[in-house]
Amino acid sequence: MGRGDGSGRLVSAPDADDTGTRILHVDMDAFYAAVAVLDDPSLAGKPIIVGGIERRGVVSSASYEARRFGVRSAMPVGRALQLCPHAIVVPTTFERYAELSRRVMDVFRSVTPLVEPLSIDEAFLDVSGARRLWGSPRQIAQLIRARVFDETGLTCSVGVAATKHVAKMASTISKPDGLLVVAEADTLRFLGARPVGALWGVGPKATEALLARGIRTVADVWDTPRSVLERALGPAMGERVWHLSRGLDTREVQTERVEKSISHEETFSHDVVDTTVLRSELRRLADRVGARLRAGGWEAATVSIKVRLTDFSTYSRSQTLPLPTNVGQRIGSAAIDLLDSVDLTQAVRLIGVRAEKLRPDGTGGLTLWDDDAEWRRIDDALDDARARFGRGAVTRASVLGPRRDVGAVPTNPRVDHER
DNA sequence: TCTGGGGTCCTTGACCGT
DNA sequence: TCTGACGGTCAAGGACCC
Repeated sequence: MGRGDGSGRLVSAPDADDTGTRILHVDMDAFYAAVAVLDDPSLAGKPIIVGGIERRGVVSSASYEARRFGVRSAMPVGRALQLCPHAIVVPTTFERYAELSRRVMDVFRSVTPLVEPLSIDEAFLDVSGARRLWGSPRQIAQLIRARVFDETGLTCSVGVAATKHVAKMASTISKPDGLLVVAEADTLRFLGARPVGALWGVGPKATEALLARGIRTVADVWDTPRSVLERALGPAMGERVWHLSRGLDTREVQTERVEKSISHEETFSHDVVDTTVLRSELRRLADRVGARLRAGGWEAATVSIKVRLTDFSTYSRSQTLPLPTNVGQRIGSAAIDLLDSVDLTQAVRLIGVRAEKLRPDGTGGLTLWDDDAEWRRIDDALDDARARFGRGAVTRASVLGPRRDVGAVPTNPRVDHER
């Protein structure tokens, strides 16, 4: 979802040169807020904040009228209402967003099969194979904008460029309801004038590190040795920024994306001290994670928890399971084990459960696969070690080691005493 | 002002086997 | 047999994105 307020908007002429382009980035304009207006036209032209109306709610999306007052997503709703007191706050309606998202993605796929959804409201399209049927990339972008509006009543912005990165930057700058074409030959001129923070992956911290070295614009990056970028941002990020600043981006549009983790987390309306409540919440979240794993036909090899305390300090703990599972109870037990290793001297503000390193469960998700006998042996070994050394001294991982083949549960478990 | 939820990727350090 | 180098994996935390 675009973050800008529409100021500094840049759009192309209807006959702009699109030589050398083939990638489109399509981004719906203030999607959630636009859906609210679609469903209640009396909201049109008014400052709208979509977000949690409960205590600790934040802004998920805001109309451009609200953005002009400084309202941004992820901002606490209370703060947003201070900036824009006459804004109308509406709750999120995810099913409605999903329905409209499906219709928008269908429009994209009616033009090219090479569609890579990035989130609920944006996607990359490779239109290199669609020219004969629909025209040049610029013409295809115009067609898509018209079709999306006809089909849903919503506006979108489109960036057209030779690479994904430049197309995405172009759509952001063209918002709202715009189209910006960057011909391949104009790529460097387009990039050079942009602030470094406009580069993908350069957030507030990286921007600060670059500004401290006098690097303000993308053109400044060109004059900076790669070694300096790598020292400032780390090797991987430094190399990426060096490439992206020069328009070098070989990533293709990927139609298949496989999730690597599934998580659920919840911020309590009031901070929680009672560990019984925390354990019960972990079990509930683990059940939801397990249900999603089973629905997708996946198993998780690693379980992680996230704990955020009153002062916003955040801790994570994880363990690789002795056997992959998609059973909520297993995930919950592992999560509760992990909670024991967190120093809960403060109350807990947020708690979460994540399942990682997913793999197919071999059943197509139709039946539950879980080796009960093997898990019973593991649990027995764990109970035995805890009886001997105490609950706090023993975790599942310390008994079994980080990885263990099926059937290799030790008769004399190794025990690592917790820090 | 007081900071959601669901993700990905990267860095760093510890540990382990070769 | 001992030791160090090295690579792979795991765990924790941080940054970033939508």
